[in-house]
Amino acid sequence: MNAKLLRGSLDTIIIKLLNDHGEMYGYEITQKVKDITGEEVKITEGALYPSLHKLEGKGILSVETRSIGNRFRKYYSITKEGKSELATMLEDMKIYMNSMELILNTKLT
Amino acid sequence: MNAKLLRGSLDTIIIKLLNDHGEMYGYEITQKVKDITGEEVKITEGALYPSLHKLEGKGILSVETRSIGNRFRKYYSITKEGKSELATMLEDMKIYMNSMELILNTKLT
DNA sequence: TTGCACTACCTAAGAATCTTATGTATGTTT
DNA sequence: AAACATACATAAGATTCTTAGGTAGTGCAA
Repeated sequence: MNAKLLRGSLDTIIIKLLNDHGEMYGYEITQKVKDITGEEVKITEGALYPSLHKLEGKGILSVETRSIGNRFRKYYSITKEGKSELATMLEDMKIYMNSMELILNTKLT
Repeated sequence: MNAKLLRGSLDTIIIKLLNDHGEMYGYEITQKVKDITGEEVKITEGALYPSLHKLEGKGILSVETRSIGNRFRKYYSITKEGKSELATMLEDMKIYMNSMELILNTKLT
């Protein structure tokens, strides 16, 4: 996926997935995004984990660490505050998409 | 406009406008984008001018300075190389948009 | 049984691309 | 005359990626 374009929308992707699918752990998010987009979007871990930590720090996500046999996973969920953030983010994304359509589909004026 | 989301698509916007409208100068580009998007997208000059210089440096744009009365303007045009770059950029944008639609419109799985 | 791929977490250095602030200068309107 | 618009530009700082590395458990094939 074009890294330049992804820039800025990772938070929206994370929050939307957690909103729709309930709690998820980081690695699961990377796989889900790959699945949904048919390999077009691949979230790198170097981008994902710092984002998750940031969103948790802001109170947009909450986290719960669970033991799975001998290893552990950190399950993230969207908070109430996160839900209202998501609404704003989706609105912004809609405006952005519409604007890009306008610019990229307009012919000579 | 949401600055985060714009991040990465400014070059595409510039090149697409120059492709469609022929030569334009920087300030004109900012106004055109405002017009097309109904004020939703406002390109800041701090972002625009460095981008124009970068694209010119890469040979994607060519520039011609003209005197307009007592002042000057720098008119930018897309080069042949720029045209092929644009094709790639539009393709990438299409993939990005499709992917975002998939992620943001998918419900519970 | 060893080594490779996958799962699962993490961080740090560096690159890229914005915002905000500032500067210069001319043109136009009130 | 002052304010706003046109028109160029740069610099410091913030943000958000990539790339590259690290740790460690799991499962399978040579």
